[in-house]
Amino acid sequence: MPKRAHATEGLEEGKLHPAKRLRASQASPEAVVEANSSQFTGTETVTSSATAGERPSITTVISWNAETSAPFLDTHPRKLASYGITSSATKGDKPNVLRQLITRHHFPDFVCLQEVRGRHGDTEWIAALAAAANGAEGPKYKAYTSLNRATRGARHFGVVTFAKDPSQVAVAREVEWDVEGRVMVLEMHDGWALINVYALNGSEYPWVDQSAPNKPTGKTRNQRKREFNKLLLEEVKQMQARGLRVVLIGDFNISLTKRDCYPRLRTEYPHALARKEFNEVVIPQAGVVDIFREVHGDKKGFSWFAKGKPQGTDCARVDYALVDRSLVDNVAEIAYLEDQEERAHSDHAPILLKLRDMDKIEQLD
DNA sequence: ATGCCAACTAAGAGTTGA
Repeated sequence: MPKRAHATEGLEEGKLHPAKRLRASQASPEAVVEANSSQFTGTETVTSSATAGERPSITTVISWNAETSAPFLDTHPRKLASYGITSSATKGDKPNVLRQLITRHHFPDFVCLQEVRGRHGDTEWIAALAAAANGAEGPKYKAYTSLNRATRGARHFGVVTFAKDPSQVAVAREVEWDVEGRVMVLEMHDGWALINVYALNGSEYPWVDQSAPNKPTGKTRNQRKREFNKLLLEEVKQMQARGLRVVLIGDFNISLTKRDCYPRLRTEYPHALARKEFNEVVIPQAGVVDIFREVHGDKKGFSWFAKGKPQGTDCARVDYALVDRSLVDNVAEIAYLEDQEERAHSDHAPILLKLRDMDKIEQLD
């Protein structure tokens, strides 16, 4: 049975609506201004190829494995009422680090979070999460959540994609093959799709299918991890067959090559096999590119930093953007926001991705 | 290089996370 995301009312599935296409340059004037400023990123901005007098429209995406959303919301009902769900710039005397991230980066068009750790039925919690991106000033984001369907146990996994301009979104949906809250798909009127992913962290513990929690699957989480990646590949192929260009972003829990790890790549069999399949099957068959490597070559870049250790002594690049080959020339910037301030409480650094002219991509259909 | 740990849920132990 199809599972609908939370904020998808009024959206039709399956078909895009080119007639309703919206120019991103009209929708996001802040993003266009931001294209000329790398003040907060500390990275070089790729020079625009636009001709003089023509300013490229820029779509900015930030992806962050927040590890937990607790620091920017409060799930206790009394606390929710006390600060009011519409005003979450601060939670009590604690700063809202999500709001700070979004503000510091001039209100990106999309914000993808992973490991937000809520359950599908947590109505008040979901309202608090949706409110956490919005303050008194700035745009009001719409939140599209995919959350664990489990009714028992700890709150784990969960992704949310915040959209500054929901009118760009033709379809917001989860996927048929996941009930853990690991994938949020936004299909845009402009012919591309933003896929927010929190892939499995492998282990030899059994994998429990939360759609039938009492029935043993006979699979380990390492096995399900590889199965998840194959299912994601099939999902991508189906979307491409419908004419969509894909941008996958999030935490894939796989380091792709030796240079993506310090001090060393995990070479134990389950990790090595998952990596091999991802590199040799998933990425090539999906026709996507690890855009950080494409743009920056061998440059160091890490997205995960071991807790309790000095930064840089134990780290890996497991979060990345996998961009459709046909969109490589649309990429204006890709960077990891590795500073402690950017990571806040999380052991993961946010990813900053800027795409130009996404309102002008060639329609395949 | 994780799981001896820490955090979480939900009422005791089980699950998760580079």
